[in-house]
Amino acid sequence: MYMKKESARPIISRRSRPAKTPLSRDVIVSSALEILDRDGLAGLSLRRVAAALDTGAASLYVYLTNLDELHALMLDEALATVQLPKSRRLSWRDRLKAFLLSYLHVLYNRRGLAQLALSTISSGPRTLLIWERLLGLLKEGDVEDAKAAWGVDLLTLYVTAIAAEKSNWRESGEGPGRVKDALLSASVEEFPLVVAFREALLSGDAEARLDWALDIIIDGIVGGRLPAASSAVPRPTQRRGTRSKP
Amino acid sequence: MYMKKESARPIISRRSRPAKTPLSRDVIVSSALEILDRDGLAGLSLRRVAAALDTGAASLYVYLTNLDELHALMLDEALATVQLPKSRRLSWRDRLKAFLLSYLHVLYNRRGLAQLALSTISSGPRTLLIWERLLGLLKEGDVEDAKAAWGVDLLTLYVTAIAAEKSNWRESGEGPGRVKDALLSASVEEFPLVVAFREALLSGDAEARLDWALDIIIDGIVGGRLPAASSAVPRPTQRRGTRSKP
DNA sequence: GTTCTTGACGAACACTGTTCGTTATGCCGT
DNA sequence: ACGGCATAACGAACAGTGTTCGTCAAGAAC
Repeated sequence: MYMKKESARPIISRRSRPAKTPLSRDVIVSSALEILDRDGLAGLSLRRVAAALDTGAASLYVYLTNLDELHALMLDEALATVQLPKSRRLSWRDRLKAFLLSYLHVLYNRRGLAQLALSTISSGPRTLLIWERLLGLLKEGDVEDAKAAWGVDLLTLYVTAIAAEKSNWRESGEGPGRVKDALLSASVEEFPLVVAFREALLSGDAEARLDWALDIIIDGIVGGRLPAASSAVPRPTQRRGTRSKP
Repeated sequence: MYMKKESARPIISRRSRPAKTPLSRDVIVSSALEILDRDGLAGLSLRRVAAALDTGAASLYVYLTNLDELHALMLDEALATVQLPKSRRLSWRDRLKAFLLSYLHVLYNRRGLAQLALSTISSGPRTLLIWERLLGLLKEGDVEDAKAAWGVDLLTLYVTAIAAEKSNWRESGEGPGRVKDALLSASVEEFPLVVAFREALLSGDAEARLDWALDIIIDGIVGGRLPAASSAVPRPTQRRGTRSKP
């Protein structure tokens, strides 16, 4: 039995009797993820989730505060399927990369989940478990605590972003066509380096790029400097803190 | 005079006479950016842009294919204000970091632009100019071509993602409160490392984290391995290519 | 049996992107 | 100068959205 935030009293569905599926947060989230898989983020709406559960959109508000909360619950639920390889024969680093690859697969393979992840603040138990595992792997690699903490932030943000980017290409139906066109038609007078680097810019598949980038980042986390408590770089006016921030 | 894609014939506004501002892509994009600044991405719509220009939403379709195209034009236009420090007294690396910081400021300081950037495929002239400048800086640092090319992808993706993340916190009105709450209430039985790393996970402001992460990534680009043309890591089923992919 | 609480959900509100069809304006040819 | 044509402008329509309001009915408590 789940309790909606700031509601001290448990919610009991009046559908405990047969015929209609009893409503609950779990049922709503599961149904929403099914719709996401089928129709992508553009096809996900409270009305469609309600219709799938044979109810009205307003009924969902008994269990959810709003659409943002549904998104957060969906993301956390989906992260349950991220897999950590169990084999101890792999190095900590290879297991870390495999874990991050699994994380990317979960985000990428469910239509729209990666985009949802980039606009959703998730802090549920499965998200915490992702952080726990990442910290464990970095600890196993003898990474200093401060670097591990900020490294987790960097790694998860990067993997989420690249999953979303790839998803955007897929959803657009033209892959990198538009960028390719821009590069191929770029003026050598205006963009000499872009034209000179054209082949390199277009080379490699997404997997190769990810693998390389993760090596770059992990190497940096392992061998780079410790985070400073503060920095002298000029800063924009905003609050501290970032999403998925462990 | 701008020509809409696949339209060989120039569009001439019937508003060339006084009283109403003549419509054009540039005018539409400028107006849209003003609305974005004021109301954020949730407050941006074709109807509101049309209303600001004293016309109907349907009129905009003479100049734009759809909302996605408006987003792409807005992003490209906004990138015009990204600044490269001119001083040659700074090292290539410091100028690179300052340039990336300017890029982040542009995305972060306009409400919703960072989120828009993450869901928009931009390949306009100003985007190409960003790539040109980044490649120039990396070349000045004697970074091999292949690493420079893929490094530009990594750097722009990461900076866009962190700008969006910070924007999400700002728009939510509670900053990292939700993540903080999750960390502070995490069970030590379930998440021993998360609890142990709690202080490190919450430490540092956004600027310090960005500065550290950029050092990690730039160090990696400079000293890391060359990209491989292909990789043995298991790959998900998707096309090659990523957004903002030079 | 009556009263009270509250889950369920339709209606309403205010909005969205996009297409269709019509009108009026400006350009071009005669 | 006039008529014809192309098309910019834009309202109407369509199909949809998130969220709140108000009502009803079922179940619990007394």
